[in-house]
Amino acid sequence: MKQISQSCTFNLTMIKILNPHISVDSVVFGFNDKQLKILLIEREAQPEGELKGENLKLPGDMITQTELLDDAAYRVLTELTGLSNIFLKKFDIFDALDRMKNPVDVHWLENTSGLKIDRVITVAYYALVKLDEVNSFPMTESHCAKWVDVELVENLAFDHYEIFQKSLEHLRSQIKVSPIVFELLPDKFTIRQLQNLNEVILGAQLDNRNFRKKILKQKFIIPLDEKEENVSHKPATFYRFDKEIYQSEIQNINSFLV
Amino acid sequence: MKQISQSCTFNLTMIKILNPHISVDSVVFGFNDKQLKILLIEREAQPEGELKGENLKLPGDMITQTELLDDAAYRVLTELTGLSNIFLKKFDIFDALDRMKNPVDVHWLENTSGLKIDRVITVAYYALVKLDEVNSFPMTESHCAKWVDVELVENLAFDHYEIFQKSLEHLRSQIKVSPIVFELLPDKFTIRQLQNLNEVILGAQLDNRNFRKKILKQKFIIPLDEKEENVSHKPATFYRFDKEIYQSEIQNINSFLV
DNA sequence: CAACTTGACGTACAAAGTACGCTAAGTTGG
DNA sequence: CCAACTTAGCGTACTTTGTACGTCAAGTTG
Repeated sequence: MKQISQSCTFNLTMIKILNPHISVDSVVFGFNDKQLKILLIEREAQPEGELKGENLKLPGDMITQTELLDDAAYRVLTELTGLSNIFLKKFDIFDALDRMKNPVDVHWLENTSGLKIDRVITVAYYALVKLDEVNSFPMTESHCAKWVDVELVENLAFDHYEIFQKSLEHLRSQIKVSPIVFELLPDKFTIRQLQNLNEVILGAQLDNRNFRKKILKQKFIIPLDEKEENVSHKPATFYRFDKEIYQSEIQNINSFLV
Repeated sequence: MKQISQSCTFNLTMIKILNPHISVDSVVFGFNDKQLKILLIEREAQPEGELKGENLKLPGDMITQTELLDDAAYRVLTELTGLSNIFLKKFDIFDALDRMKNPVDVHWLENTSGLKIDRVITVAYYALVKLDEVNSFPMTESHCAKWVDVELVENLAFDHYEIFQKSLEHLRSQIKVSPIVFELLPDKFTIRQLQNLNEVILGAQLDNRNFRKKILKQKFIIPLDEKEENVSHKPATFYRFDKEIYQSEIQNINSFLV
């Protein structure tokens, strides 16, 4: 009995101890019919005239001693967006010795964490969220979070701009082999939306007629009995993505879409 | 002056301090005309009758406080094989809380490192080496290293079997999009060798006549004026892989070979 | 020298990708 | 109410790529 309650107390204490050597940072992508955006945190307690980019950072945190990396990244995002079931995947590690060379960054981090910061290695994640599910994220504003068009992102805090660029590269290569684009679209979407999303991720134009053909021959993209309304052109049919059918069709597929 | 020498001393001391929270482990692949093999370390100071697999581990080490992950992985491999210019790439991180649950493993690690081991997160690398360049690795034997056919690997120390399996999956998906197979072949190779290598990595048979066609239309695979000798069949032409031509042809390529 | 093995080339057909024309169905502005 | 405009949606013709498989060539081995 005594032993059990001791180890229990021990664990409860451990849970709150931060591991000051390892952090997680996430690039959260969202898509809005036309633009691809990422979620950035505006640091508080900064002098006014500061460069805008350097005052923005990716959402992230230190992990605790008994926490899995995936869980830590998930925890940060849930706090921030109120969402569960987020698509979230690690894609790289950033360990440069000078990744915290900016004294402003180090000072900010020591203040918010209450720890003496030495070297921190960060595990980078990318997340994909459906913007329509979260018209206004409940917690987002109290965390000073903003959605920023990827075209306009520049010069973030720490090495976060480099992490962002790598995440975009990763996203670009992943959409060719995996159906992750559907994580960014509403459950009901039109082929035009799917095309716009592919175009904005790849930074290239696609022929609508051939794209359409490519999409419609996939059995896992299923037409619904519903059409657009109040659009100033011929209304498009809505489709949905069927994960199960995709899984069973997957064997023969080498490269996915585009 | 005084300041400079102080910080210098400080740095020199730092260089040798291990970071006991982060390690690197590498799955080193080699290819031998027929078999795909990996390099495993046989732990010493183990009782005789121990299960064979549990006495084998991947080459790896803790990183030091001022060392990059890539450099640490490279250091381990250079010590072990005497090679420089090794193809080496991180592919995943392993952070399970119980990845060192086996008391034998923890005890061995504490003995060899001289540190009290708590939680260690490991960054996993895969390396590709040309076996012909290293007929006998100078240092290999003193480190108790062995080449083991991937078909025969089972049940390694720590979570190394899981790391090995993940590395194989990763290798399988990478050969479809990147020309890394040539890192495993001698500089001069035959089409049959290239086919055998693809077959053993993918675990599938390929039609030699169609494979040949696919290969020969790639401009970056260049025939040499040299043929096999002393083989008991029609001697095959040697080819080489031209990295520069590959780089310039790459734009149009979506999926690579097979 | 016949049997065997692998290299090397070729052919015929199927499947997938690409360029582009055309009609359909809605809105908007005069 | 109609012409202009926009995007949806279907089709056609041609090119490229993939797949299955036949056949001869050039060596070694018994």
